[in-house]
Amino acid sequence: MVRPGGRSARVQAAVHEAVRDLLAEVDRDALTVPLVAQRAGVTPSTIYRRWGDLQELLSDVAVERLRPDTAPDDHGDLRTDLTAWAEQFLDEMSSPSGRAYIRDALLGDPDGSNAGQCSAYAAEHIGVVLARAGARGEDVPDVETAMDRVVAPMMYRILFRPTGLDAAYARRLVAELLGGARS
Amino acid sequence: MVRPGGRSARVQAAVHEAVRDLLAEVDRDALTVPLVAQRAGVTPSTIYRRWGDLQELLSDVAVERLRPDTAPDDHGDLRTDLTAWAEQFLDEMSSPSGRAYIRDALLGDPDGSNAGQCSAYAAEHIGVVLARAGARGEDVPDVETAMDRVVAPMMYRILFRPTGLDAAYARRLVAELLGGARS
DNA sequence: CGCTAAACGCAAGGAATGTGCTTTAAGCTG
DNA sequence: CAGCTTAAAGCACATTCCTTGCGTTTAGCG
Repeated sequence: MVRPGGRSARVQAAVHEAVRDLLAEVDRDALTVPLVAQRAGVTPSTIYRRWGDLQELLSDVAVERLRPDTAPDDHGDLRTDLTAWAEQFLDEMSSPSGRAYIRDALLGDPDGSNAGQCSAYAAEHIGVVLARAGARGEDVPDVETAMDRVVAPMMYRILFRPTGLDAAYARRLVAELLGGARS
Repeated sequence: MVRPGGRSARVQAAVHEAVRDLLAEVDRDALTVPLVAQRAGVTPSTIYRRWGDLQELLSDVAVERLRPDTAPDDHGDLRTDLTAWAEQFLDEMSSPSGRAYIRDALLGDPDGSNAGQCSAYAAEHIGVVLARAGARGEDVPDVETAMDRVVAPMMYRILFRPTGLDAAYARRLVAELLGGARS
């Protein structure tokens, strides 16, 4: 049985907060389960039982951290909306902490559900932007194409070639998507 | 000073071989440094000193494993060459062991050099294919575009959405690149 | 209000990690 | 080819972490 409230919830919140705090304070490989447990006021065995592993815990925290909190801005037209979103996305994700969170999310993720969640966040935002544009009568590509042409290249470079990434690259990807696809 | 030969080289080879063998035999999280050391006939401290970490060792082995051993086949025209390469790439990388190696390569890689090496392998192969096509007089896109349009989407889906990947997807990406870019 | 079982705390055993010190041998020099 | 220098491996030990069994707390429910 899952227990979503009460002590279990308090423990989960305390542990997540401890991880977030410690990630900002100590070095990455200095982060250990006992350290997190002490900060959270919890026994190490509790963390091992609930998460099984430091990597799975980090993956859990990372996904929560990567969840977007606000809907993408509405600037009135698709190109501007998508460009702004892509620039912000690249900026956040290519930062050192962003890259660390992405790696954590990918890492302790045996079945790939956490990574899939990250992708779903991006797809959701893009879906909102495209739907708004469609409602305005604009000619829009589908979400899958946008993921392949904009999100995937940015993410690939963040992970595999983390140099020379800037807002201009994001703008170019959006321009190639919108220019080449339809309009 | 680096010592490329002699005992150091033997130890490195033995350790790499031990890792490869054990990855095929035991469960992933059952793989420990002492286990590798015993199989390789080496002291655990040697591994800790040389690699520092099990993840860095795995990353090291993974990059070596992901290095392509043969040049891409020459079928006589760009579309066929690139399609064949993409199909093979996706097939290898999306397999469970391929995904595991990719994750290992990304994992124990503080400065991103190992991940960059993996990307360089793909870029090199694509470069060869494109150069051959160019020498034949075909109209070819540049390597960066091919990476963005073909490699990045495949890799993104392998990592973040590992379902429903097949050769048809690889063919479609190549077709969209060649159809949309020039001819 | 009492029951049940999931989740946490505690403690101990075993395994892994990391480090000084010694020993081996690779590569250079005369 | 002999001797020297020093990087790298072996060894032993201390520390820390991981794991599990058992008792206790408490969330969720009748």
